[in-house]
Amino acid sequence: MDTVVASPRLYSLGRYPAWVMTDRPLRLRFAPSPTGFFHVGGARTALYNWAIAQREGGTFVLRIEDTDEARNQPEWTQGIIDALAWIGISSDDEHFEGPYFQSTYADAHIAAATRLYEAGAAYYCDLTGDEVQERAKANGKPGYDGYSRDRGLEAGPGRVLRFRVPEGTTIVHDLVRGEVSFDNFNIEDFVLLRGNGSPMFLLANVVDDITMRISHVVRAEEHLPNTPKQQMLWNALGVEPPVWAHVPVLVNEQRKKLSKRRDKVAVEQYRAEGFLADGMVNYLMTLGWAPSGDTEIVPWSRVVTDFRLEDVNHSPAFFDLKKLSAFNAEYIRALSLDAFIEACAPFLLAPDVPWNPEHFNPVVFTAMAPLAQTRVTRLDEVVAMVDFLFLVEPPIDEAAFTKTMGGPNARELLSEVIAAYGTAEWEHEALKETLEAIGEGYQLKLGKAQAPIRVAVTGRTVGPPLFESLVLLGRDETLRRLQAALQRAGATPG
RNA sequence: GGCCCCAUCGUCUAGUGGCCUAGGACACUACCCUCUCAAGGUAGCGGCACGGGUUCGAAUCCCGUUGGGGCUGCCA
Repeated sequence: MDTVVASPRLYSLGRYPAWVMTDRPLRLRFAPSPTGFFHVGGARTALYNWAIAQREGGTFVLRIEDTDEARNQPEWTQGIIDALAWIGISSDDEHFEGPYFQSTYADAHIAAATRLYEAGAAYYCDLTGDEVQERAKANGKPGYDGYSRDRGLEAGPGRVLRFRVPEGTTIVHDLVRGEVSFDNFNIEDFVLLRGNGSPMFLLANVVDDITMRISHVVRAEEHLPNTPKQQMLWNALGVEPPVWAHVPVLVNEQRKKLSKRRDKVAVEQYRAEGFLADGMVNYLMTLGWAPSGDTEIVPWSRVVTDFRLEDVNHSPAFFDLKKLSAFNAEYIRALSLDAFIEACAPFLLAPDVPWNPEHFNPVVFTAMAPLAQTRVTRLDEVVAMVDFLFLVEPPIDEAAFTKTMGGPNARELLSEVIAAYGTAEWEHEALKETLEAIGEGYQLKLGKAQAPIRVAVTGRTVGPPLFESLVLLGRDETLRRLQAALQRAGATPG
């Protein structure tokens, strides 16, 4: 049995009203439904819960809310677990508990509903959805009008069980928003059990939270309107409600809530594109919150010590891919060379790589790695950065070729370089000085002179430093590509 | 429509009545460095939505306006 008491440090700043105090063991939960890829918004909520659980010695409960038969797929459940582990929320950690599956608690949900019915806190209603709407229309007030409140209906096929919302006001105590007050007059008698007897989200969610002894419900703001209903349920079930905390939603450029349909929200996808978990975690934490001090790039250990729900911002936060990328690039650069090389491996050895896998040379890549590390924002970019080293015929960018080879002296310069590189010491300083000298003969600075060589060898105008690249490519291959480019230039009129 | 939430540079934020001439980060611009591109360095651009109060003093407190968002299912 868990006997740990929520650390007073959670409320240590001394400016909190009595209602945030609870002497229940600190137990938080993250309760996603497995209806698709793992959402970045969900990841942030999970991280907020996780940070608190770790600092306060509390428990993070993972509960999979798999009660929507139509939309649930088992593979999404594993996806959630894997994605959580990727961002550091791992079942190996002592603060982690679960996963539990909501579908296995249906009996408890129904039992709770029955208790509510027997206590008179809920009643059955035989109106169909359409009928409810018709009445609402006739009443001029949206929602269910309490038609069956006093009809004394028994349970029966097609009859839903509705909660009898009491008169009065429901005040929700929220750690990020303070007191939020709802007039019960505006809350309809909501459905607990469907016509087929299955429990609804509101009920299942509350019953599970009670069963799992959840002390703090930290979730996205979109649930705030549900909260008075759930709080009434806690009370009706005879349990003191938890401490609530509703964190702002994540929005897109149009300032709409991030949606699976419109926006790129899958954590798995970011991972596949070469975003680092640490960078992702760090960025996600700064959406609605900032660590103290004047840098936002902080290790998770700092997040754990600094993060406070009470400091979370109240307004929606824009999920900015540019800033995420900047964080990611910074985290990539902070990697040790070995770690960087290791992190690149999955991308270099992927099946969709443009070169023949047999031509990939890890030694060559290792030599190129430090030059690539400061030049990529995501790990998957490394492929295009080094492809010319492993491709037999790197594709030539047409525009780049005409631009750099079109100059009056390009072909002459190229042949001179070919001649000189045939005998030059194959070392980057020597290669550089050789080209520099040849360029001078044409009044070209190195910056200009290197362009046609680069395009001839790599197919592009931009890329890693040229002479190091040539060294790695080798004399023979370099010469071969320079020759090919010369021929190609000769074949082009002008 | 109703209920609820929110409002500091373009964006994420610091700020909890005097340390604010409002700080940092991303983005953007310029310059330096430089074999391209990056990285790095320096500088710059840019904000308290508006209107009323309260106060000696307000980005910070109150009210209103405007603007945004969330919810409004026998989905979760």
